[in-house]
Amino acid sequence: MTKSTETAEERDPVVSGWQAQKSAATRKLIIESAIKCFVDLGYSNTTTTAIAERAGLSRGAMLHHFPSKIDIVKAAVDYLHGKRLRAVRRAVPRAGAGEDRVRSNLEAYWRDVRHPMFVAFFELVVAARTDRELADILQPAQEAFDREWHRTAREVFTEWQVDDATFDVALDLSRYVIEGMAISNLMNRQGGRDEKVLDYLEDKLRELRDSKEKRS
Amino acid sequence: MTKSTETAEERDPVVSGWQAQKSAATRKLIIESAIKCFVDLGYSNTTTTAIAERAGLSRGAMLHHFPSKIDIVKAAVDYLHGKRLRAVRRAVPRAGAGEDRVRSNLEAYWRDVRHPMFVAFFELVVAARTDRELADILQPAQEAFDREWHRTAREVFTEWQVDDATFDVALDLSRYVIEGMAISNLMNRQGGRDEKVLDYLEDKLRELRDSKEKRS
DNA sequence: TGCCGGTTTCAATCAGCTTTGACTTTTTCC
DNA sequence: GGAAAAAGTCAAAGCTGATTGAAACCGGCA
Repeated sequence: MTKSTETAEERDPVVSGWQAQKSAATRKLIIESAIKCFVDLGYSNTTTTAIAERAGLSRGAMLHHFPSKIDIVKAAVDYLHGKRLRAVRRAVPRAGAGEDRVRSNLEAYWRDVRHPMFVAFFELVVAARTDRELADILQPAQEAFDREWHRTAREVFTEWQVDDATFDVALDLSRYVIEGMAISNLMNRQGGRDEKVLDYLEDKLRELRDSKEKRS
Repeated sequence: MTKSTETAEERDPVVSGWQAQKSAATRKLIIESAIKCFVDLGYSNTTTTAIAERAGLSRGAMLHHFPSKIDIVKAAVDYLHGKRLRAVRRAVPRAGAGEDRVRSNLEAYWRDVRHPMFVAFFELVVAARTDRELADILQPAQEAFDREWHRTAREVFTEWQVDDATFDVALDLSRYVIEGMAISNLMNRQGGRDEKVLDYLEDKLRELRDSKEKRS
């Protein structure tokens, strides 16, 4: 446990310390407990005591790994960010080149945003609006994710021979619809109708892909 | 100040007490201060002290009008709910029957969701996810609003001679896109591209309106 | 194999701070 | 003159993080 936890934490960072391995496991346990707390209690109701309880650790034990609450939050943001990035990189190119890449990617993102991880992330984003310290932590991760998402999409959907503006509209539209839907569903259950909206969106995305003239 | 503040508060409830008028004004001031706090500090960081400060009142003075914090929250929810309902009733039918009702209503809702009022409401909704007491207060208002929104839309857009499912898709889609966009913009500034998405949405709504066969 | 010094991990307690809402006093208005 | 409104005070409760002390684990050595 030097100070190696600042930005790394990609995957499981292969600790070679034959005893620091347990330390890494404990850190991961704490981070995941914190995320559970964000989901169950909300960000601002998350206390260090609650995190420790969920991790099955004592408060002091936890504070040994993370000297203060903000350190846990930092680590959790890194952790979530890494997970989201990996999810995108994994999901987007998965489906082979074919008619159904639109559908499968739509469904992949729709699955992602209903995962508890998204709830936790959302809690962080909302809290960051009025918490500068959290915002400073979240912003870089957020921007990196947005860039990567956009870049990956552009790289992968090579069959979209449309101009940049059209492609951006397709991306933005998809994201707004799906995230708007996810957020709506976080609160009021109102199932059923969402499928119809997804189907419609899929249809319109195909239309966008095929309609315009080639670019570049 | 009987117990007249439970569900009423529609418009300014014409208090006839020749002195209780100031009391009503103070109540409104407190409620609006609370809403400002939700916007500026977030729901969970809103303390009775902060509300009192913003209202230019002392804590004790405020607690005279609202015995406890939850009472202020209740009143604020009623207040916001009333405002949103009135905004819908006012905006939707405003534009005369014509080609541009789609556009004007889209813009009206787009304006609404960027109003601080929406931010406050959003803070409440998010907090309610992990706060049963708040959820119990918010849920009835939320449901009433959804019903009214849907009902009003159906009543007003009589030129939409499409089947119910198509109409619902149009409504849901509009709402998801606009709210998703609003929420995105609450956090990361990324102006510019949104106009394109709105234009596209408008186009597709017109298409929906005109494409399908008549109903009933 | 079994023991030992030192380091890492865990547990418990405690003081400081903030928020809440009850209580008391002062001011304002009819 | 008297009641309502506003202001000030304060104890109780909860949260945070620092400190102190105990336990487990590592490597080395007889």
